[in-house]
Amino acid sequence: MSRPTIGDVAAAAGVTKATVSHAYSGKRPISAATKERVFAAAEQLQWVPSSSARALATARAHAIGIVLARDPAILASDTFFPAFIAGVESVLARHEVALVMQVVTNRTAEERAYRAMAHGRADGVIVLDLHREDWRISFLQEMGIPTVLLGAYDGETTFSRVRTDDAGPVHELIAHLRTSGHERIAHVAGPLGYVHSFVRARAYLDETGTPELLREGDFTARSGRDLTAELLSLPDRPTAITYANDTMAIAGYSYARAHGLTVPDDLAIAGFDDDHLAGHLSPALTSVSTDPQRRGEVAAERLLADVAGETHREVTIDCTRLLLRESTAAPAPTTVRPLLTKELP
Amino acid sequence: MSRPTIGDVAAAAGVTKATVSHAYSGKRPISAATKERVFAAAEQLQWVPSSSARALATARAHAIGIVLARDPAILASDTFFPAFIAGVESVLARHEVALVMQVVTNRTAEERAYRAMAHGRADGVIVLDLHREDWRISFLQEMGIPTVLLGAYDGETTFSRVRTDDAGPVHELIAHLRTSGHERIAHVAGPLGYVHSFVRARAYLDETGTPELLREGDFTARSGRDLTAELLSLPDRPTAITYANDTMAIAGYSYARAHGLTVPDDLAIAGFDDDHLAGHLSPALTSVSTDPQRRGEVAAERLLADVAGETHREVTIDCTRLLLRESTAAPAPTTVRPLLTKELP
DNA sequence: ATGAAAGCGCTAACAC
DNA sequence: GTGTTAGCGCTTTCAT
Repeated sequence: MSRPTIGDVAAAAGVTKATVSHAYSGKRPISAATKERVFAAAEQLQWVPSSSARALATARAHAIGIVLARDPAILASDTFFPAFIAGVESVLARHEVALVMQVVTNRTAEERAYRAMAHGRADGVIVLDLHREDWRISFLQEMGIPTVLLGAYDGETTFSRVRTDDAGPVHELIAHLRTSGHERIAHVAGPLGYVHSFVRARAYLDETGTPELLREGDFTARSGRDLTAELLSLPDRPTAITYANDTMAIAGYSYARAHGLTVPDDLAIAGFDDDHLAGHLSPALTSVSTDPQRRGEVAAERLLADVAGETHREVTIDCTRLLLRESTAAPAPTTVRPLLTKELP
Repeated sequence: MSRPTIGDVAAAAGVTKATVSHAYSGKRPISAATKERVFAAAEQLQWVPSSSARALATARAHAIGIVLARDPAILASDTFFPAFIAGVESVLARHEVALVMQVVTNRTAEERAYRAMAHGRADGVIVLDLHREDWRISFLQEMGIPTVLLGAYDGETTFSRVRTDDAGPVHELIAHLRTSGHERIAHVAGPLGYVHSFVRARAYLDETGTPELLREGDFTARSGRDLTAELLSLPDRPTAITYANDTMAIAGYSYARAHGLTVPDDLAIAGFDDDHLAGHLSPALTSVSTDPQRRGEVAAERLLADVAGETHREVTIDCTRLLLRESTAAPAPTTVRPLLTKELP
């Protein structure tokens, strides 16, 4: 009743284990006839090679890893993550490579997890949520495991990098707000230790030059609300607030409305990430789409190439786009209400 | 430069491999002194046991698997998934068990994936998106791998099941709509082959008795929109539409508004899943919260117990709750607008 | 309390 | 074109 092994298949086909192995790998010529017999035997026994045995023998896990150092509760409301994973998987699926995930909550566990990845669990890793000073980079380098860094990391490294232009849309957005007459534009950033938060905040500062209107949040709705409250209570309050993600933007938006402000007339609001419902809020939320799925695909492809021995490279993908919607519309014109029509197509 | 093995540690500590192994597993008494030496040596060499070697020797992968048969594009906008994974991971992390995921797009690949899981990749699997007639159940049973089924599967099985009450909130919702004066209440279901879609549709039918107002969608925004259009073009159109998820509800909601209907006055709308932005739409969307994170935790705990040899069990968690919001408010009363107050706390 | 040695199921030289 | 034989790095009898 125990699972069939390569030996069983070999016996059933009247050959040796090596032949079975090679019939599948193609690493040496096998006559069509025996190949036939081998496949038939395997099919009949429903044999599937043991991944651990194969991994041990080849020193290849046929899996790649992602270690997430996040509070599960935060992961739960993250809009980036599932789309990114979907992108990664769509590539891995084609190569019969699995994805091993591990969520950790402290540094010790994180090191252990990466070590485990490097020691047989995975052939390579994708590193997310880069910090400006990120210990993982030298750590992984020392460990010698193929790695792809996702984000605008500028430190020294020989790892492959997949970057996107997060600053461009921010510049564009601020310029747009200025044109619409806004003079006091605030920004609620994500944790500034993160490269992606930092890049967005940096772009904001470069464009506005108003550090006094910058606040550091943590991507949660709560921080979005609290920092919005703080900004709105300033003597000379901002007329527009940009946020580093949609969740904080929506929380700020709700807070403002609950306190009698109209969006966008009294306060313009913009998010980042283009959550799938952002366009359905009313007024619809201006945001920046970031195509996480595509980033997942590119990162996975890059990593598989690195694992296969290609030389590391830096890839920049053009996938961020400012989506101007009602929440940052110019104040003046009144909203157009569609007619009540009973004629539905 | 190659990674240290248990042999290196043993040599460094002046003992044999067996001793190192037992020092960690505790499966036989080791003197405090040698234990000390072993740990020191391991620490110094930064040794981490090879998971593939261990897996091969113990026939335990120290990982559990999830195979998703979904189009990556659909996964990308799924609100259930990240929270569920977060819940699963929060449990696995405590047990140093990894999660292996595989997304497949056809039956053959799906079988292969499950076989690979059963043949060394994973010690157990969690099965999602159950169908009313689900081939995977007998398949996995034959394969003999510990399995936890998530959902209200009623067929025969000896596997553990984790269920929730999805029907209750639907009954409650319909009753509420009736009380509010609605007589023609429609339902846009998910694919009826899925147990969870079916349960919701069944509850709808039991409560309303109007199969002519039931439509089968596929959980995407597009189908939500198209089926809403269809329902609204009926000679005697519904005054309320309930949807099997929030994405379809929002799409329907947008469609209705774009065609001049006011929500909830002209059309009441309710979703399911309580997407994290649902409460922030305006009007806020009535929905049913399902606590996917908790379901993930319970499923993972159950699976680890099964893997450890406990007898299979059925667990029912009470985690669905109807959240009545503005989109199903009784038509009559006018919306209360908060005063414009410049006093912000 | 510790050593020695035999596998786990596969791959990869090395033979012929 | 195919068989033989060592390992891969660990766990686990069986000895002592």
